[in-house]
Amino acid sequence: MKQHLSQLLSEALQALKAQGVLPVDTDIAISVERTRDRSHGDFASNLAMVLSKIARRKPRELAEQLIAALPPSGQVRNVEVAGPGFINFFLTTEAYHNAVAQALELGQAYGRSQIGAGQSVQVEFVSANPTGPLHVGHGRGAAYGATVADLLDALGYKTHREYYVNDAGRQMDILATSVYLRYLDLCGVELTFPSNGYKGDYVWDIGASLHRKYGDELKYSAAELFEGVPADAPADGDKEEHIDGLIERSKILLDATRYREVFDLGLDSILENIRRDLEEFGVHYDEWFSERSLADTGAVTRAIERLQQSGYTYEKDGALWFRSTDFGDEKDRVMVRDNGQTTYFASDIAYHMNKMERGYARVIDIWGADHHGYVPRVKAALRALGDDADKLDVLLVQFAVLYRGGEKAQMSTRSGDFVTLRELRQEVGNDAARFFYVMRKCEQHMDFDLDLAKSESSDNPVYYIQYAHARIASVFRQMQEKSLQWDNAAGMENLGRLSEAHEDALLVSIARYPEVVEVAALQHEPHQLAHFLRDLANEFHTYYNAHQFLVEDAALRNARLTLIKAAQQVISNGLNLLGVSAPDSM
RNA sequence: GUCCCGGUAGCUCAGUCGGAUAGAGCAACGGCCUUCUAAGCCGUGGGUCGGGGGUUCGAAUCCCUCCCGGGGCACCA
Repeated sequence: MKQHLSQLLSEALQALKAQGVLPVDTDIAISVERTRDRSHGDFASNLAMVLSKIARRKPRELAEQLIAALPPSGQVRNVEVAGPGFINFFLTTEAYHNAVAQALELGQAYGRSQIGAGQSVQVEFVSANPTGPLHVGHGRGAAYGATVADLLDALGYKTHREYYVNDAGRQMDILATSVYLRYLDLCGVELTFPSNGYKGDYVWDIGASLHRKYGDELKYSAAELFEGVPADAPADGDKEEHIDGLIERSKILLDATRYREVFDLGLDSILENIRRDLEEFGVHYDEWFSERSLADTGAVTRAIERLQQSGYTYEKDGALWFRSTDFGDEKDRVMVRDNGQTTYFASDIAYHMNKMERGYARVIDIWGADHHGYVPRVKAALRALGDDADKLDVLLVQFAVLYRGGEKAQMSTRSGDFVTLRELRQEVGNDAARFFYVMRKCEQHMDFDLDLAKSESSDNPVYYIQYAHARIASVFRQMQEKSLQWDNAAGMENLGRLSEAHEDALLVSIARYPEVVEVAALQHEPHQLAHFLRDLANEFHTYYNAHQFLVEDAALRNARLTLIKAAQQVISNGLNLLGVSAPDSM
């Protein structure tokens, strides 16, 4: 509709140019927006105000001329000038009835479109280190990323959902060593667990699996293990040096092959856990991309070489640096350390180079807000490689803080003291969790109120919306009990009978739904859809309380049932896009 | 110190990339259940849009500056 109206305005513009009212070279983007206030019509354009300076005419006068030049349209009932020079469009009732017909004919497809025209978009999200179960902070990235991908999918983009698995690096070595130490404990070896190790119960579980598989085969004494290892922090030592020492000793005692088996057991167990968790949360991936594979396939080396050829690198203090400051970064970054090991950043350059090579039209990275300092250097690397860094959108998700009874819940993977995503899902349910996570703009800090998410009352927006859907289903059940019929064709015929303000509001919302999906998708803002659904549910509940649907008058009854059926379809489709179920009864 | 994100009703948040009298939900107060689920609805009160400058027909929105909260500034991942 927006497009249709701006097309009309565009033709009017051409006409005024031909008349000499406007310079022929006038080039302007025509903006048509939904009005906030129904008394201002359905859509409004500020075109006349924007052009008034160029045309050297008063906005209202110019608006009159534009209106006079508008070609006729079957969708538009009236056009008027208002306020300082707005052009307000009033749509015909047929335009709205058409939306109802669309909702019912298209069903689940209503709101979907082909705006994306099959362009490929990669969405990478969550990508939490596989060093422990997902916690509630990851949950927000999961819900947000999945919804952004689903929204883009609804617009006809070809989406590729990806999880970057950090299966290399020091954190994973710490995990492997933590698992090994728990295993030794199960073998009866007495030892003090390092302060910097992973202490969660899941590490014991993996240690137990290891023990089941190998028995005492990997057993070494505490003396052998701690030989030459620097003291831990509580004993006046350094916890980092201590854990690094333990990693080294573990590698030596176990040898490369067996160490790798311990390492992989930890990795696979946790990854499997994460995978299942996300799957149950309705978050599906097309690909789990291994960081280790980048080194194995030589992609990291190739990325570094390409950067060296580009001339944006130099050596200093025995390390190889990337001159990211040439592209606006705060400081230059190391790619290869003085000990010869590549940095995480080097892997990330290779990973993004790989994404670009795969030829996506757009690449979206969804990161925790604590990684925002990382954006400039990744974009810098892409520019240095000669790639189009503007293809990459990095969306930053702020942390979610859980509240229970006003009390803040602490979380830290290392200490093992945290609320996992699974615990959250079990406590409040998938629906509430998915909805609450996307209720707020992603860059907004979020207070996640567990008590509210659990409450089965109108305070809880999820229940409120689902209840609207269930209530409509209930009306149709009642209809059958009363041996009444719903004739959709007759309903469509009689939509003209719907003259109540409540009905008008629902008609507008039904028609607006595809626009909401479009904006929410293109701006990566699922919260807009969440708010829309809340408003739509409110409009329905209000209507429900004010009027009977199952009335004697068959024509009116059919019209009302057709209307609420369309509303139900919209609620169902919207909830579905958010990963929330739409139950028929509650 | 510097950079990023926030600061809108008592609370939690919207505000459609400059538009028409700043909105919603909770909370508070007052009403509505022999009627399709009261898991609902109706009504009332509540605001210097953090402060101060500026840009223009017009600013919560853009620019400058200051204040407050959170985060980032590794040869960690």
